[in-house]
Amino acid sequence: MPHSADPTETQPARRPQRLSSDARRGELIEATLAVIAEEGLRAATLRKVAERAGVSNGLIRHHFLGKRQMILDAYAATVERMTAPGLAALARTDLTPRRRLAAFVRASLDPGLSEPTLFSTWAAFVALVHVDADFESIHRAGYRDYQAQFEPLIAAVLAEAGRTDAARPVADLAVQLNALIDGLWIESSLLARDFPEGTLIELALDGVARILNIDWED
Amino acid sequence: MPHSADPTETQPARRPQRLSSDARRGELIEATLAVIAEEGLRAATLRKVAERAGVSNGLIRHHFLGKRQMILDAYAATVERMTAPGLAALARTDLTPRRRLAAFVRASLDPGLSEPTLFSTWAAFVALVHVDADFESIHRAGYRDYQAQFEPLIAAVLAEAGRTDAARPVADLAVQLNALIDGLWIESSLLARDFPEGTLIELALDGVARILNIDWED
DNA sequence: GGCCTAACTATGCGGACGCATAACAACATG
DNA sequence: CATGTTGTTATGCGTCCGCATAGTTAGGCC
Repeated sequence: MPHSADPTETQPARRPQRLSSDARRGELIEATLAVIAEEGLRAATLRKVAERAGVSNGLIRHHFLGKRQMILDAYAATVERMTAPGLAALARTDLTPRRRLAAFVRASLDPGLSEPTLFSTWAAFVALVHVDADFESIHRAGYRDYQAQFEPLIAAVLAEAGRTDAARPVADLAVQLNALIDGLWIESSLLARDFPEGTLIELALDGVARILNIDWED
Repeated sequence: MPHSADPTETQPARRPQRLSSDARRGELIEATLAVIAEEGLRAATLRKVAERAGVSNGLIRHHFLGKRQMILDAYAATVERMTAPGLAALARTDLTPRRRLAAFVRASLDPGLSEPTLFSTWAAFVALVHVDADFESIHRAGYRDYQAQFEPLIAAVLAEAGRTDAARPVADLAVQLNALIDGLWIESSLLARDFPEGTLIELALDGVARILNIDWED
């Protein structure tokens, strides 16, 4: 491409774009997650994240206490991103318990949550849960209300089905169901098996029904 | 403690201990995994791993091509450590298929595999599976034969139970069972729920039986 | 419209990193 | 007992890291 001397092309965005602190923090967290997903947590340096976000590296210290705090915020954002769909389904009191459970399963295995990038960042973070107390508290906080809302739903589903047999505590059933759903999420994200669209959710719904000994149909 | 001028105490192991290359490599890999579990993959530097192993930092380059190769070897060792018990159970052709499956479940959730340190290292490594091609090939190689031996076992279990109904492909059942087992492993390792001894395996055996619609008893 | 707050750039410093290299020491071999 | 091989230590070099700091510019407010 000869003589493309257009200064607006060779030097785009000459002037720094001013954003609100919240907006800039969001963009920096997004850049952080992108770098971690593509090159690993090790590569998420201030310089690289700043370059990815299109800003100077010094700006990070202006919006965060430091690199560590930015990483922690990125982890919190990841937890929120992963749990929000499930929690939204659990909160849908307009549905019968059984339909709410099905909605929860579908939301938890939504294709949007099966992106390999999300898995990579998740794995990098949870590797530090037993290493760093701050990561642990973010982890615990993220899954605490999750379980608090999930177990009552299971109890409601069993009650709806007239299954009052307490052969197994509801807590145990919740553990099994969570394990199945989480395990399927990992298999689809990590092993990258070529599951046809919807197959993953089908397997989850089927497994949940078998463990609870219920039917999805009326 | 006054005047403890014993030179053998203040300067223990003055002389370097010579080991075979294999033995030294093993100790270095062990030190690498320990550092990763305690302080994260980021902290696994040549100097720190060497100090942990009680050797000089330069020795690592003598036994490995470099730090990267040592980390890769440590990952391979982790995969082997995680899959060996399950593979051993799968190979026990002296048992009936059903008992072999039960042995596989028990081996996969053995308390020795539920140590938090093992989970931390696993998570740190798999975070790089989608980032680094070498990590990916170790991952794929580790789980390839795993699945190749698992699916036939499921088919044999169904045949043994006289269940010839092919409502679901064996491959799908294998995915569900693997997801349940892996998910339970993660719940026990990550959430650190206080599962009483044996409870985890009970939940797994129960879930597997429900998904396959079989009984463990005769 | 002057001004002050805050978003932003630019640069340098001390430290830790991976790696190369040179010297040393133990062991096997003849 | 000389000698080559190799496990091992010690040290320095160049690079990149997080962070501090000084300087610059945009925008809200009375």
